Amino acid sequence: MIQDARVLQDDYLPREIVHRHEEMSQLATALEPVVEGDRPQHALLTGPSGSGKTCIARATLDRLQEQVLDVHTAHVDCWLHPNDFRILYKLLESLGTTYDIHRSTPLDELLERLREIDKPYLVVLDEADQIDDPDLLRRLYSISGLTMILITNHERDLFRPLDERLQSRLRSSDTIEFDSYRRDELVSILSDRAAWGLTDGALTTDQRQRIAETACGNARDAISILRSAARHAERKGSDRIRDSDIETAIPAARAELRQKSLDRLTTDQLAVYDVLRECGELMPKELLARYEERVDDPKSMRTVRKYLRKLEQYNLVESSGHGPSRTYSAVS
DNA sequence: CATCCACGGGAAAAACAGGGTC
DNA sequence: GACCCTGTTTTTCCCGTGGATG
Repeated sequence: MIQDARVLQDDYLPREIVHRHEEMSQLATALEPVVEGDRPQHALLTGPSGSGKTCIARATLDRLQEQVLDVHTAHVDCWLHPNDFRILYKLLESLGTTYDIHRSTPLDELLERLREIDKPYLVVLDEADQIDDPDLLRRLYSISGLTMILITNHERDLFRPLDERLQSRLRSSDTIEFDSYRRDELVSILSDRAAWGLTDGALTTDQRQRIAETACGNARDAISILRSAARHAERKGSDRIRDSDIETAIPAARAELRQKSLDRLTTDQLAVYDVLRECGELMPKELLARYEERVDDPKSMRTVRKYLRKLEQYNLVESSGHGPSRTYSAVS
């Protein structure tokens, strides 16, 4: 039933981008000067997750590279590589100049090497608000051949840690705002993927509607649900997706997402999360006490607070209230 | 208004990683 | 392989801020 599994993957980039022509041409215009060999404006892409930011950035750079030979591009997911070294390493890696770089190479040298490149360099920093050290943005900003395309869910998360000067400079870059996909847009995206990747008639119109409705405007979620349902149906040897496959896929897709976050936690962080999962809502003091009896060599309160902040970012834990009446609970 | 907590920034210390050397 | 060296990452400690509560 699955004819081409690639089109159901997260990172699949369709040849033809639908529903985001406006945003794509805005970005293309912002980057246009590179065709003439000039330095383009930096760009800022904001909007909720699954609204097509990453997709548009990648597609635009692909097009540009077809037109212009003398340009380097790179795409770094700052969620996966949050620290300076890894980001810079990734950038140099896509230039193919990492041959003699090791962990003890000073950051300044990495930056220096970026400065030396002769062609324009277009850099997509995906999930840019996840970058640990905001100073990195300032340093990248100061490299004249380098143009940043910053992607973030919320502009304020990105700007909050930056100093005034850099904030105002970045605000002057081209900002492109993305909205969540509308229901009918998601339906048409799902239809395309089904047409490319599945046999005819494997996914009914009602099923498309159902997935689109559940995904709440998030294309990534919609495609994960489709992927999971298709796999499920195929495992059973069915020649089309049944409604029950979709109902199974909806929680499965969420679980998959959560598992990805969970895999990246340390044992102590996981212990904190487990305590909250088992005990439900807890006050900080109580949470700490239970965590401490759970592990052999507990970390300090301050460290646990850092963990909690991280868990909140991963959307595994949520908190409510302020001051003494604060409570934490695991996201169901 | 005083007090109690919790929060989170920053600095310093400790643990860690990975290359180079013998 | 044992060891040092360097820079990174994690953890801890200290402390000011500020909301909630009596």
